[in-house]
Amino acid sequence: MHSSEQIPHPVIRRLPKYLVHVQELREEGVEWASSQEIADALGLTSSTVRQDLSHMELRGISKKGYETSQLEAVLRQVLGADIMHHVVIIGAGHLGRALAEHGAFARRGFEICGLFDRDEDLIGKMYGNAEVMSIDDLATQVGKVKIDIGIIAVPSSAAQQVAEMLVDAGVKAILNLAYKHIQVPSHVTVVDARIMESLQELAYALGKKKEVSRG
Amino acid sequence: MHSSEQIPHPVIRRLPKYLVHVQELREEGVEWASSQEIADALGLTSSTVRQDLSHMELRGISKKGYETSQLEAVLRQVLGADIMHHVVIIGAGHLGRALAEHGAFARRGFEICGLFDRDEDLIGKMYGNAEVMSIDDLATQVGKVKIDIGIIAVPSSAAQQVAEMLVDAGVKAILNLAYKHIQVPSHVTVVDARIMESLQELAYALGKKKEVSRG
DNA sequence: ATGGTATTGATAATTTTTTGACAAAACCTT
DNA sequence: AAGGTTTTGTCAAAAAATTATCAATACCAT
Repeated sequence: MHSSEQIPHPVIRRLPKYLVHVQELREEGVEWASSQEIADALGLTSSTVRQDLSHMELRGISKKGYETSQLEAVLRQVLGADIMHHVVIIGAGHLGRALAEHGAFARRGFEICGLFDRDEDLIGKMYGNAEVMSIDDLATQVGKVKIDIGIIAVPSSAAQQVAEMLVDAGVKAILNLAYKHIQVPSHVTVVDARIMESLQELAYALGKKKEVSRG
Repeated sequence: MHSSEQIPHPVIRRLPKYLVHVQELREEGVEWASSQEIADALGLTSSTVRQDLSHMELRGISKKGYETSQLEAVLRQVLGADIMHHVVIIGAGHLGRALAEHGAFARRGFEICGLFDRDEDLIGKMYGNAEVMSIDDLATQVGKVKIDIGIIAVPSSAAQQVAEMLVDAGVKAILNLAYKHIQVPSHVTVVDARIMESLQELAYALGKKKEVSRG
């Protein structure tokens, strides 16, 4: 049941939420957290929480729950939050710049190793600790340092092309912020994080609310 | 089966993806799209696509598929992409500013009506079409224009407090970008869009890949 | 020490989501 | 105009995810 078993995708998406909450509890000096406490805090059921945590290398204790420091450590380990990941950002527009300047990544194990753009006027400018480089130099830069993750922060019309450049450069994990689905070989993992889609989901919910209140 | 029926959540999350793709096809002059074509483009099965589209007010035609212009119109209507939504952004840090300056929102039906921050030094500055206002003025500003959506772009430590301010101001839909779960009354819809969580998901995938390649 | 009790871990049941299968529809070619 | 063929819409099956249940555990108060 433990370790090299395949953890279901919905569980993996919840693990970061557990980590944030447990970390907070631990920092507040809380030593134990029950599945019920965690469930209430995150809007889940205690059953789901126990089910999820059963995939981890960890035992809870009856009447007390899970030890926060241990749970945090296990979650960090499973999520690879203890090792530093090397990240490049493609696209030095508003969003790419905001990410480069956002300090929280380094603290959580993601080091921005490069910021690339096509626009000659941007090349050489500094954002955060990153200097904008030409997209043409992507391959050589990626060759210098082993890059784990590429973030696509370009307009949707260029997303597929950038994805292919990243794949060609050997990047195995891509975070796609562009409002477009990208096609990659099966050995590359893509996670989408699109603010526009989330807004559209909210817009749908708003429409439904109106419908219900009318009907 | 149609109209006021409840559309499953996984379907709703896919609708924006359909919309982007179909819009692109239509702009390219493609008049018909089969479920198989759409599935291939988005990494789904044709069965899923047909099942999903069966929730819409639309019929495909045997041997041709779905008419792109009609499909686009129906998706836009369901997602409320045709009506303008009023949005406020709380937090004028890197991310909040990037969103305010990002031109694509207005084009897709989301008008940024306010950008708020606690920092006195930022108040009065312009980003995009939005002037930074004091968070203390949120309630009065929201009173002037009906605000549909609030975007939380503050540090996680302030997220819950901001969520409550938005709820008190009468906002019914919240996009939470902070790396923290927020608690709101049940009549308020929250959608999370956290880049950090997506990165952690990728980090997990990278770890798994290493394990497999070793084992 | 002992008993009552809260909480886990595991299993089972339920619900939800995805996929498969195929008759019906309607297009296109001849 | 007729037949072959592709693709839909629907229903059924399978797979996946969530929730409920409960015996076992071990804490804590007396």
